[in-house]
Amino acid sequence: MNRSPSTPDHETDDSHPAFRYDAHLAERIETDWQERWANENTYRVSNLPPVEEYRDSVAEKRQKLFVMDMFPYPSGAGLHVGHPLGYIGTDVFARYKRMRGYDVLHTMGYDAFGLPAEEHARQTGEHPRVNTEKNIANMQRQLDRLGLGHDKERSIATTDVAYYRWTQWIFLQIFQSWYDSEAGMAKPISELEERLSAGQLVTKNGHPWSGMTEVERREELDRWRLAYLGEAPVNWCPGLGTVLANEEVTADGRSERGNHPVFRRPMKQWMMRITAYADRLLEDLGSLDWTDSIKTMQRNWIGRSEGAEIAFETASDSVIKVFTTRPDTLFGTTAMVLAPEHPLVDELISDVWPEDTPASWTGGATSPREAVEEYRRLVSELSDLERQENRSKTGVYLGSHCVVPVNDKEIPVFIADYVLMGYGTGAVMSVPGQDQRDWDFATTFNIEIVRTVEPPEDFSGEAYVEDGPAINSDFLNGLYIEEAKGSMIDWLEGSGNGERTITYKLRDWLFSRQRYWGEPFPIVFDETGLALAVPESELPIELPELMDWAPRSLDEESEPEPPLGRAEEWATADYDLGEGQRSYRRELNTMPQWAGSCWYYLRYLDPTNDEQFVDPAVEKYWMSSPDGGVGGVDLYVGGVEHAVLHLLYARFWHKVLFDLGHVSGPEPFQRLYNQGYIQAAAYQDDRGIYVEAEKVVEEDGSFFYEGLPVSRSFGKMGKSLRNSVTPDDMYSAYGADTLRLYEMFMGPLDQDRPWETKSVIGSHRLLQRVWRNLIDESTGMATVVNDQPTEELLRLTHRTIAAVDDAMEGLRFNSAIARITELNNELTRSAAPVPAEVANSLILMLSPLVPHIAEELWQRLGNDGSVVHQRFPEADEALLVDESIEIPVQINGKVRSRVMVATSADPQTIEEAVLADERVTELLAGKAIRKVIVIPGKMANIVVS
RNA sequence: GUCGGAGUGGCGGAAUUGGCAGACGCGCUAGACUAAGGAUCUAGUGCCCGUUAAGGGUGUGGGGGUUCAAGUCCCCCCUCCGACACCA
Repeated sequence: MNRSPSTPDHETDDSHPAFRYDAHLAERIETDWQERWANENTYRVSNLPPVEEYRDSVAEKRQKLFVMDMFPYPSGAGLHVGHPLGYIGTDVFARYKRMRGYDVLHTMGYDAFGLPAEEHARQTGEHPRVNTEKNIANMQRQLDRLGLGHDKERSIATTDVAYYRWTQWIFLQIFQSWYDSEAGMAKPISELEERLSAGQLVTKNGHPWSGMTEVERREELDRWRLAYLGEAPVNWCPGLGTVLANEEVTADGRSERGNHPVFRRPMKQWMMRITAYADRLLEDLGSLDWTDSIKTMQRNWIGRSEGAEIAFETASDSVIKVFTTRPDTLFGTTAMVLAPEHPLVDELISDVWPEDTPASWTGGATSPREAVEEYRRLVSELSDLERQENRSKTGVYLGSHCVVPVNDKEIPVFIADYVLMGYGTGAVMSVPGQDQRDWDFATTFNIEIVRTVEPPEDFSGEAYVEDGPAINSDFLNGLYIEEAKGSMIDWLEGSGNGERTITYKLRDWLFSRQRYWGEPFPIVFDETGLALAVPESELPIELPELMDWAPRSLDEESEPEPPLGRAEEWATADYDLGEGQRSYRRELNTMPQWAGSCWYYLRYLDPTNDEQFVDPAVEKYWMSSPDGGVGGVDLYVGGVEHAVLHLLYARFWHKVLFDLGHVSGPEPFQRLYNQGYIQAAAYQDDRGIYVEAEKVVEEDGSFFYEGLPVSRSFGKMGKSLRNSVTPDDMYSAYGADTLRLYEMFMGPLDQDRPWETKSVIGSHRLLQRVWRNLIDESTGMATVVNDQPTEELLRLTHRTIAAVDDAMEGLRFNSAIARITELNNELTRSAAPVPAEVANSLILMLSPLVPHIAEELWQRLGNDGSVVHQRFPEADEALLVDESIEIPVQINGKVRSRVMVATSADPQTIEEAVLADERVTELLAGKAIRKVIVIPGKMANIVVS
């Protein structure tokens, strides 16, 4: 079916020409071309680029360009018009660049593992795979209708066995590696083993390698791995016999489904040692073309702070280690505050309250132990929200002291919930004079405050955190913060009381999920309970097909068990791991959804390779920067919500793969662009209930629904706000090209913008006018002529080309469309048949934005081939400058007149022309000219007194 | 609270490096075509003064500054959106 529509199938009459570009015609054009593109593989991109194929007669080196969207989760709810904004943007850009001669790779995939499909399965009994594939098909259909120029043969879903086989393979690479911090890179675990056995490295548990048993050696290696097992709490719900995600647990600690009690229980879970890469993740941000805001978010998330770790001696044998960024304030330390769950607390509790213990320190308890227990109970009952809202400081005294190393001062030890176990060492040296939180704590408990930095005289605040000379600090007195820190650290290191340290907020990545619908780990356990890698040759480990979704009740004492534990046959497996065929227990957790999205860009490059996750030569071609940059995807477009986790995890995996020699560069995404969101008006009646937005009418600035007033707000499109507009609505009202054009015209791609259905007509009108300017609406025949365009029209065309080219390059599609509209308005105004040269340029400029109508026009005008592979028109520099130009003449900065001057005129000539202007001389009468400023080609300004 | 981003007509938004503010579109007004118009076409449209006009004033969140010239640069403040949220 390569034929374009020749007879419209809807009713025709005199007032509605047969070939008017309306929704019906648009739909026919669009579906016909979509079919033709599919049949002709118009968007296929081959891996060894056929250099000659698209190359111009002009010898030009073709450059690769890898354009990518953050792939979606295939939800069952279907798309609304907000979803495809970024996809249209990348499509336009990719098409434009292809027409500029680039070898463009653009495709799309699905991030298809995840909770909703599993939940759906639980409710309906339908297997997650069935449901997922159905959703993918539906979403694909909706996206296809948009005419996106993806190479569909490269599409992947993370749930494809052929894909997750390699996700498992990458996991094994990480599992089989350790971070050599001296070399600053990951290395194979075999190398670690050699170095440990050669005594070149000290073991983590302190015992010599040579004296270790086989099991001890395995344990030692496990301590170094980049993927390792650690204990972390999970939400165990015995009533449902499963572990729940945080969002499945209600605020009062019960399961959302069934309202069963949920218990926080520790469980062995996989962790990824992303913290080893903290510094590289931080440093390499500098080489990326990302917005500052995203870089800042990543920096904050990594949260590197430099300072010192200081040891405080206690009454018991143990020392309390604290991390501080302000070692210079050590002389001002007047209390020690530990996190309630700090491991030393129990050891430091004294049996009775010391004499003269203030009542406010005891929490009203008769003994420190009782006080601690009561306080811990209180804290554990507080929800996160309450902790955030209630910022007043609480805590209790342990009844014991510790010693400030630098001045041997005895200070009381407290526990308080403002100290977090998860950061630093979970202990804080309280310096109220220089830290507001400590100040608040000190005033609550009446603890001594010693200032160690002199505040300015007019300082009226509480804690003083700015710079200033040290006071009350012995050998530091007079030094400003930076120097004081240095001196104190020198003293600490010299005296053995502490050392320079760097701490990060970033934690290791909890990589286990207690779900069914995720990638199984390629890991088994033997009788030692230690993990063993499944050999690469045994991959993939497929999910068991048969699943029992019915909840089964267990008692509170039972061990937490992920859903895969129910696949009893699957849970054990026979492998030959070097000791002959034996039976092993499988890892029952699955990987998080992030896993599949950590490397999908690499699989796009070589999606059917079953020998390797990606062919190195192919990877190098698409991922390395020809101009010596860090390389990676050339343009990655997606929402800010992935600013931290996805982008950090993907960078981490990429760096590991880079260290191990599997990819050619250190970073996955060279340029990141955050698209904005489409918002839509939502309306609430006087009860606060959302009403169907589509039925709301506006009158004199107020809004009414069925005659009753409603209030307007803006929010995300969706069912809950009852304000969704679907692409299908737009297809039937205007066609896909109009929708594409409107979405690109609404504003710059990176900005949030409100959807306005009533405005879509404007974009439709543009296409209609373009069509009418080139096609006879009653016959469907082209009306263009082979005449030479007038000088004026030719110049306008070339100015438009230059402007559109520039705007497209900068992703400013709204501006590009505005310029195209101006050109088309001129064609409309002149009402003369359009010269073919101008018509073709117009069509080619439009084609990235509205490919279907562009193809149709291209063909109707008698051109050969698809617009997809044409070259973008080039502006003739000579036609961009007019011979003469009208410049504004300002007097004291206000435009008072205009004069025509030659474009090439020098300032002197312009000044003369300006001063000779009739209106200027009139206005200057009786005034003294102080200065004349001439900006050639721009304007002139006469300064008078 | 800290960090990041943004405030331009009734609305969405233009305005490379300081150089004609409001391109382009929606809406609105008037008109044309029409049996009809929620289709299409033409013209106008920041606000104020000016009967039309000519012209003038004013105008990019507020205040100050630099400059011949500021939406754009600097300082202070206000508002909105987003992220983090007791990170020692």
